[in-house]
Amino acid sequence: MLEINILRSEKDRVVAGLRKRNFNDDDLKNIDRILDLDDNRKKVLTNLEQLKAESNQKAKEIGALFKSGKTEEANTLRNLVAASKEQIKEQEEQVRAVMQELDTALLDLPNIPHPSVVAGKGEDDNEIVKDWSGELPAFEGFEALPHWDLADKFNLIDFKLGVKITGSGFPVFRGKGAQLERALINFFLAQASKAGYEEIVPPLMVNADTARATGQLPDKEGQMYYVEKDDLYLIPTAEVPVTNIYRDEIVSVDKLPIKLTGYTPCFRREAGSYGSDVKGLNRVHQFDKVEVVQIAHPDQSYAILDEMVSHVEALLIQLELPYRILRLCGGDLGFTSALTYDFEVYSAAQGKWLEVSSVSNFETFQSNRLKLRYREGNEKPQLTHTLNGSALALARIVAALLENNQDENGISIPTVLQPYTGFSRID
RNA sequence: GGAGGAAUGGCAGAGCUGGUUGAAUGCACCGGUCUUGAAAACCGGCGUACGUUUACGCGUACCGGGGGUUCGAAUCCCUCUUCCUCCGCCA
Repeated sequence: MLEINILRSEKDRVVAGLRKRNFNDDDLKNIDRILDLDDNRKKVLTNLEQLKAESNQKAKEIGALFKSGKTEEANTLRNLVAASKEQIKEQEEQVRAVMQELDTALLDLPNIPHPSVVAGKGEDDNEIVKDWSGELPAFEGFEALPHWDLADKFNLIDFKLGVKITGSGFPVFRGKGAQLERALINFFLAQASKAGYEEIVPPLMVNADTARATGQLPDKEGQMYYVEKDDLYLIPTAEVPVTNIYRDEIVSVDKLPIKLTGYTPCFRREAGSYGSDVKGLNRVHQFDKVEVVQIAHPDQSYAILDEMVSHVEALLIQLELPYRILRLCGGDLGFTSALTYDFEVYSAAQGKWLEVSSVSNFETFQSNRLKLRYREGNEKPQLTHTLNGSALALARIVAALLENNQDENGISIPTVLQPYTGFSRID
């Protein structure tokens, strides 16, 4: 959620930013509407508070009169004050209405893109900031199989079984497939720990307050699985519960940056997506992911973003996967993000680049909702910046590993993973 | 799932027969005096948000969340949540 004072004091920047997100003139009117609502809020609030102040004052007088035994006078005054109650109630209702309208409008406004973000319609306009300069895997003398065929051939992943147990998009990993999955999780967590992140095992279900604070509600409501009976949401990413650890907290500035990591399964309804890119592991409803989260001082957050990008890059290098790094354009940038780098990995048999990581700086957008602040000395608390990134998302990494490392008779495991898998080859 | 008890500031812990209580006291924390330095002792400070003000300040709200009674509520009532104890069930 954007801070109103930014809307007010840096309106030009806000407008320019939202234009990158393809806001048209009509959409932009919302900004003026919000400012008007805020003006109105102040007006009615001042009014109400004045009424309350008067009423409080009188109440004190009545108390004093009763105490000194002047019952007659007290009762007279009491009747007088009772009359103003109606007025206060009316004003309160007005304030409530304005605040709610303001809140709703503010909740619908996405984050302002960083200056480096270019305008653009969608994913085709994303900038490749680092392309793959090496060779892409090539296969000679045999026909390379896509990962769903490899999974079948070597009994690693059973998609049909998942359909039977749950539905489409819930793959069953088994045997060496399951072990590879677990090995990757352990490898990623070990790397994150080595980089100084504290490991968290969070709840996989969250309440609405939590989902709202990181921005999934109301924006992504339809994309989350919702358990109505208990009013809980299945997490779409560990970002949600992990970042919310610090909701409503004021941390001392010397605690920053706070670095957290967590492995969780992620649940996504993926409503409305279909077509060839949902085949196999490319797009599933449940997948494993190791997430890294940082809570940072505003002055440091962009340096930290770079650090997180390097961390993810190092993982891909160690896994020997061809990758490229994209800076998302305004049209593809997530609702809550100011700047996002996406990592894509080449999955050779499909001949496709698959998104495996998204690393973002949210600046104060989340912390404003989280009420997550830091304090420097005796200064007034300030909003922190929050960042997170996938390090990494498993399903598509598995797809690429299987496809890229296949030969005629089997699949070899990258050296760095072998201590985690306990085997060097699938055949 | 049933019965009972509880939820107060960073922590501990009063208040809970309604009236200068944003809230005693202790600890923690910050500043000062003392000391060669430190500790101890002593003195002072020490919540957040919003509104208002050039500023000092002033006002409003907040004692788990929401609602109600009242001129006035941390204190009374309703409701929800969470925790503790006992019973039941259970990996």
